[in-house]
Amino acid sequence: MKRIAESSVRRLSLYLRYLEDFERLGRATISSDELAQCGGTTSSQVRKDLSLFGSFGKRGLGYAVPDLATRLRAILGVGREWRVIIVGAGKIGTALAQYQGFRQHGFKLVGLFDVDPERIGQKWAGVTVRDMERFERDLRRLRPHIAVVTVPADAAQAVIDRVSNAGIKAVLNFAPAGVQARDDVTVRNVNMALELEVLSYALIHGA
Amino acid sequence: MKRIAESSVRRLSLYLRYLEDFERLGRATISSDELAQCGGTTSSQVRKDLSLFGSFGKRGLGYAVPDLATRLRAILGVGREWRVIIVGAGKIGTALAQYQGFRQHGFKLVGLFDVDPERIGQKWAGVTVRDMERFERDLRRLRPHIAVVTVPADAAQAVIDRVSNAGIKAVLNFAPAGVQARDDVTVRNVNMALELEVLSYALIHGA
DNA sequence: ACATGTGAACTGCTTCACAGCG
DNA sequence: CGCTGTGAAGCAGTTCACATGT
Repeated sequence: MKRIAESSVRRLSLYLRYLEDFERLGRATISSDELAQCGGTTSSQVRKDLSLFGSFGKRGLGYAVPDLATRLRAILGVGREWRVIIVGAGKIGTALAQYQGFRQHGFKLVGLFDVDPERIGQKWAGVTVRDMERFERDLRRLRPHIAVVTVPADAAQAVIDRVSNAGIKAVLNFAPAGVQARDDVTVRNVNMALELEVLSYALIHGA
Repeated sequence: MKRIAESSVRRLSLYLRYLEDFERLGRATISSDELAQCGGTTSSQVRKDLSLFGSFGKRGLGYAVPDLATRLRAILGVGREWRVIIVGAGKIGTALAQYQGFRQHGFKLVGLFDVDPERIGQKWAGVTVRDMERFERDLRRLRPHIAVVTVPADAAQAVIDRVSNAGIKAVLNFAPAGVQARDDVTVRNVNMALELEVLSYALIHGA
């Protein structure tokens, strides 16, 4: 399959969120124009994004809501059960562990790790914090697909290395550090400080 | 000044992070090539990004580390004291309130708001949770520059509206909902569920 | 000799416009 | 007629290559 732009994938994910709202409301069809307005884009963009994966609509009518939702779920892999571990049981790690939207979208927390003896043994969202000492061994049993990294910046690279070496192919990194990883590992960075600086820039230089 | 791409601003923010590391180590100069390797980009890209704002380097030598850091801080507005409020004192809101990197980069938490009587009056990072009833009134005194929104998805749009009407021009939205705002208000969305779906897509379709 | 700064070429995402089909 | 699907055009961001300055 041809390479898809990340921006398209992000939009597909957004479309799906809206489709699920419409699905709940029992709406039968939706036009590219309506989807565009929800997602803050254009109808051309919506049609282009969808056409990358096939022809899902009916000309003159629009898209069947439940059908399109099903197809998007298949494309994005939503609904499969992905096993997720969180490394770093501090403020953010434990907040994420308890985040509801997590499980709702098919992401199942199967492990929580930390190095701090105070934190090891604590339970969050039904999962016990394990010692990083036993990381590799525990991972062989947990077989996670995704690692969420919420450790301090200076520990992030080492954790990403251990995670990659353990065979995990997808990482969501919350540590405010630019990390390197083998290119068979997809790393996404969420960086509060960086987002705030973009806002700071916007405030100074005008929206 | 000419319009700058958001991707450039994000990279500038990253460069600054690395420069501050080098500054701490007492390093005098750095080349575009070294900065590029830190940030996972190319030396051309680094030079282009910096040249958007002026000529900061010396040919044959590179960039003076403290000087470049100072200039980037000025460009990004880092070091100014930005007053920040957090709306929504749930798990994520309170975790963010206690996040250290926050204040370290010149972002000062001046208010915390919620609707839940259980949460109102609690103190986090030295700031008391206030009632949303008194939101507009309190804001006139707090005069925040930035609002961080950590409320449930279904409350997000209403909060963004109140925030915008109160004259705040920058919003960091953690609610998993595509929100609309007047175009004099900069909104940045941080969406866990969306990031996980991008990872899910990558896992299925290959890095 | 070395590394910046920048016009020019290139790549790729977005928008346009319309043919095609229900 | 309405709305999709898509090639073509337009535009923005990235990379290239080299003249320029130290």
